[in-house]
Amino acid sequence: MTLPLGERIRAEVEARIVSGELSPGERLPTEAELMAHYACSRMTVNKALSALAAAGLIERRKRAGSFVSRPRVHSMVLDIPDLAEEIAARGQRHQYRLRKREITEGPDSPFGPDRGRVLSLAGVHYANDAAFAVEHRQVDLTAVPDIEFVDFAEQAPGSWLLRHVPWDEAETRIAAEGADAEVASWMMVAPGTATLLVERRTWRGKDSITFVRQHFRGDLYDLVARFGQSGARRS
Amino acid sequence: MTLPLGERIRAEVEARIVSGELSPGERLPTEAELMAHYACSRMTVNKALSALAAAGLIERRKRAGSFVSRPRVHSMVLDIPDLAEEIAARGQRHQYRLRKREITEGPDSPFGPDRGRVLSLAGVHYANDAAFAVEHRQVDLTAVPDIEFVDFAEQAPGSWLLRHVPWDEAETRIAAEGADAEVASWMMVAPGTATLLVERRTWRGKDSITFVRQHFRGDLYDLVARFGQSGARRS
DNA sequence: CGTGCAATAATGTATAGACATTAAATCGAG
DNA sequence: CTCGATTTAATGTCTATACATTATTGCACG
Repeated sequence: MTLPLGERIRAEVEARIVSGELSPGERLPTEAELMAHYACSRMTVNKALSALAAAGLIERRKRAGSFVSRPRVHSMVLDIPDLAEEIAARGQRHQYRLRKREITEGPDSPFGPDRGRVLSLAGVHYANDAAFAVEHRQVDLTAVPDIEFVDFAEQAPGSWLLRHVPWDEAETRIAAEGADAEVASWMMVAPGTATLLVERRTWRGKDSITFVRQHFRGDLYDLVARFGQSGARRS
Repeated sequence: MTLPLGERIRAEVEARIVSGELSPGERLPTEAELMAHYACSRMTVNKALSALAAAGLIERRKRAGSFVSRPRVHSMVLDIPDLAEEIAARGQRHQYRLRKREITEGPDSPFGPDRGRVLSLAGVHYANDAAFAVEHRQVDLTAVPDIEFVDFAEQAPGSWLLRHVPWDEAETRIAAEGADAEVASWMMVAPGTATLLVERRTWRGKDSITFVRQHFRGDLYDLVARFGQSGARRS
């Protein structure tokens, strides 16, 4: 029950911030003051405050002190898991069907000029036989040569990539878009139906690995993001 | 240039993980080994590994060692800033116009039975005179009594809340939805046009403070989420 | 052949001190 | 009064050490 002193310091300062007792911009006690207050060594205080700083709750400036962070941006953690796993986790049966496969070559590659050959895949994701997402993906074959010989008739390329290619950095764009003719026919909805569009670009070092556009049926799929204080809460 | 030793250890181990040299589930060197390798004290190694653990890249088990984290969830940081600020940051003029205001009372409050009076607001956000978002918001007057007397004819309630009410926890749902009659007429688009729907519920302690539904014009607005390694990178 | 207890190897937390770094504050010369 | 140099108060990093905690391993005993 008695949680470690460092954790306690961190939690108490955090509580004073989120309760509004310390408002944004306000200066909080120096390490020396906290050290006296808790009767502990400076390292302990420092670790607690450093953790709060890493979590973005406070900012620390030498010679000046520590301050409650200013703008309180709504910064949330968005989980975008593997579709196959997510559907399975809901107790539904996931299926992927490939609809198009093409390899292009040339200077007008989406991954930059002269990046070489590019694999383009288009397919549909099903949950219990209902089409709920259409996926267009392009993969840089220079960065991921292995993928050329993988059979995607059944397995989704996202699942394969997630397991075989480590990545560095990713950027996701989320928007709403009316279904175009192709998407509408593959998802069996009327053209113009609202879809949730998720576009993601993934890098490994400087190389862009894959670019994917996923159109989700608006009435069957949504994303949930949470913000519970300082993000990292694992046992 | 010479970054601190602890940072260097952290960065090098991290690099070995994202490069795939250490794959998920694999065990990495013990603190004692790293300590010998870098010729430094254990605290330094410990701090580096603890940071990686806090970032979710590794898991640490006593007696067993440290292991590269398993599932590699696509976990991204999504910034949902204040609309007024965001529009201003793009160099456009932001305006909010209130369209409905109502105070309800009774046991069927959206914030739970017998939470008391609820303020309902509906309005439209404009960027350079173009309507790009419709917002329906409900605020628990028991939790935020001050808001009853604020004039929202021009100022957006979200901006006011962000500045006056600290919050604890929030949950955001993102989906796509066709515009209904009211939304369509307020945004001056055809009914059924794809809109990006952002619903957010905000808590302070156990009290739910506000619930907001924002419909964005799909062609005018999107959200961007980033993932750059371990989240916390602020100077 | 288990089954429980003890040894052990790893991480978790904390201490007291040292020196480095940096930016605010102060002081001095012009 | 202003600018520049100096002081100084705060955080940043690191060390060496100590003890606590815990899950695994292996051994002894029923």
